[in-house]
Amino acid sequence: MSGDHSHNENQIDCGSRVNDSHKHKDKYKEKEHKHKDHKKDKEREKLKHGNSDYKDLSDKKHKEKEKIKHKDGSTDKYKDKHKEKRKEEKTKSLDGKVKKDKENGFASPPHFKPEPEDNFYHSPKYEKSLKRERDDDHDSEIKPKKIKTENDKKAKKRKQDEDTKSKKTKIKKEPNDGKKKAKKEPEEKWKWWEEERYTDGSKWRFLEHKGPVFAPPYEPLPSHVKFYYDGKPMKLSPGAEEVATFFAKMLDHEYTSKDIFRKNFFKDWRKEMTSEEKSILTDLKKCNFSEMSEYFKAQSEARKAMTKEGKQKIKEENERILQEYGFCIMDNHRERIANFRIEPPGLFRGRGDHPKMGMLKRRIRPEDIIINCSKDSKHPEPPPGTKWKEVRHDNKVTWLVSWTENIQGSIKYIMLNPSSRIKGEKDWQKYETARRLKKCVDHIRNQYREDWKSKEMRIRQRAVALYFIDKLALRAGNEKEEGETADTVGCCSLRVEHIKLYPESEGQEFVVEFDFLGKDSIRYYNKVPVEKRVFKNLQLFMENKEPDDDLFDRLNTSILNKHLQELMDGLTAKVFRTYNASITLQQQLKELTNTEENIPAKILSYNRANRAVAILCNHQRAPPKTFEKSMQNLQAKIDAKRDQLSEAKRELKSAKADAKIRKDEKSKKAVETKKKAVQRVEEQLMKLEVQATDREENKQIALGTSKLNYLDPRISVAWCKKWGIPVEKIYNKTQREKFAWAIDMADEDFEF
DNA sequence: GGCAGCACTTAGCACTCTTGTT
DNA sequence: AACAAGAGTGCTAAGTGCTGCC
Repeated sequence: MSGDHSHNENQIDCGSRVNDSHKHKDKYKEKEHKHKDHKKDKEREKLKHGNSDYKDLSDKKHKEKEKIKHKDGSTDKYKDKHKEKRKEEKTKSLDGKVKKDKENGFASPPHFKPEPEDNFYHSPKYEKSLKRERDDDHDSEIKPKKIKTENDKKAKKRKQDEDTKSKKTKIKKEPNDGKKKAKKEPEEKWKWWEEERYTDGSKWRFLEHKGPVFAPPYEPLPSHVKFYYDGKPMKLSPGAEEVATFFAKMLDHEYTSKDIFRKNFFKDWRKEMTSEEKSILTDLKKCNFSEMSEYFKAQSEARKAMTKEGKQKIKEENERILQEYGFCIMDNHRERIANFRIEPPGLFRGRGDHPKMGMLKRRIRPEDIIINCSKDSKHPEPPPGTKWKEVRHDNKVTWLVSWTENIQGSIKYIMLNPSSRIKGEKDWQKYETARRLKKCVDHIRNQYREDWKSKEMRIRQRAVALYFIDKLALRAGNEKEEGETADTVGCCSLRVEHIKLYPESEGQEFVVEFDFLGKDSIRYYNKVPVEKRVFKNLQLFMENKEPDDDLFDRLNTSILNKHLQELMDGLTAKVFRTYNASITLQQQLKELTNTEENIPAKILSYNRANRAVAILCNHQRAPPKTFEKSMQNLQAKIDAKRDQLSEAKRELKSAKADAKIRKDEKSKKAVETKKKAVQRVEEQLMKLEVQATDREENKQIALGTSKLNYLDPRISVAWCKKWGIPVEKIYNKTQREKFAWAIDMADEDFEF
């Protein structure tokens, strides 16, 4: 595979986040082949070292900065003050507070406010209703509120439709505005994006559904499948047996060997035992679940070996359940529900080093369930002999069903599919917010650079954190309850132990090395040069702190977001991720797409652009278990193809020689044929190599997450339209459903 | 302002289905 | 037809951010 990376530099170097050191690049090129495992990190480094959007600026400013050096020194005062106070006021203190806290970006939507000082308080309700406004008019500069008139018309239209129609009956579509085709097909797609949204904070007017599908009841084991304690068979009570089967089913999984898992499991298991069982079963080590485990393995084998008819039957049954429970009616439309099945009981599998792993996840009963639907709908029936916990009619929320889960005590919901109006609108809105950020991001960047020099510690911390969020696409980093979850962090919750500072490293100045576990306990490792002032600030923040102290002890996400809100209406930390992801895709596509190339090559370029984003956002995956093998197979194919190619070339050569001597039509023709054959084989080889490259580069990188959550689909749709690439090559069926709005509305000149 | 509760988005992994190959 | 690999889907954990209360 080595040698196939000719596109690599292409991919990264011409990206939006240009590396500033050529030496560095070359170094990586070498390394890349040697240490494939670290490739992802390397690529990320290459990609991220600079952000061209403001890189130049920063370099220029660098010199200026020298002049203001003394100001850095001035912060020492703060540091000292800070030092004394740190311990007691950790995190929360706000020196010089009041000043700005009441600020809001309310009056100036898509732009930032310079430094407002007013104490105006705006009603959250009002704000909310503003946010409901559609704001897809990216082309108009800084336009406060939407054109009311037309919206009102449309809103009225919607209302009328609802009034005239009797609640649920018309599932299909609203005959709106008369500009849509008359309805013929029952399954005509509803273009919700051509309608107006609710502006009053409500999410729907009418909602009817059939409630959740419960997990199948426990089926006791056949009597021949035995559980052994201390070598002796023992019949368990149904309750204890069920929990035992959960453990048995996970026996091959490595975490049944983990101490915490076993401890938590055993503790919860004992709660389900009869008092007699409790007294006997005192040591998990003496429990033998292997017969149970074998039994379940055999069952799953049997399921696989089922006849076609049997499988068909199950499929049909699933389809029936889907049709009955998988849809709801929301405001005249039949919409797909995302997760209509209640989570079955089992053992909790947290990610990473989770303190609660192995705990029993309780079975959910109708009595745990809250139903949400409209008053005038046909309410779902609880299973015979049971009751719902509650039936409510709250149209300010989008969920249909909820229950409280017993591990963290958090609420779980049944909600609609991403293809639904309610999810789609929100998604669209998210990208519009990101596009508004695009308009003011330069200002925000300038501002946080200024803030690096602030006299106030909290402002400096805020500014450095924001720089990380912007440059490295870090997550906000909310505080978490200690001991309740795995120890992971985001930007605001970074601790001193998570970064290392190198005044100089590998020929670069002011390098920061990040190494921490982020969401889902995925490791974030990155070594990146930062601007001098950032570096100095970090040194300051770290002074006199223990490794497990907060790096930004005067910052949290709510402070940060409050500040962002002042800079732009609707701006929060996560918008930067969306913005940077989407803008990177757009730039990468511009850079990488080669007009000359054929469709597969263009798609490779797309994947590369997508990958650049995934690297930026640190979207990882475990390398597929079969990775090495499948790579070998592919390599074998490539080798075979190479042989075939040299053979074809040889034939061509001899044909040419032949033609030179004979000079007749026939031999000329033979040359042509051979030429074509060579070409064909070359193409095939190219294709295989491309495939190998693509796959290798993708080893530990997950593209799906960014595609689904961070990349404005209109960018991809526009790209497809521009280059005549079928959108199916980029989005599969589900994705096309989710992004139907984008596919319908984006033309080839769409600009994020 | 600090916290808890709530609603909603984002995330990776395991399993299943589909497709292409032998 | 059997099989393997890859694509697609379902599942549910783990984030973000807002609100309302004290």
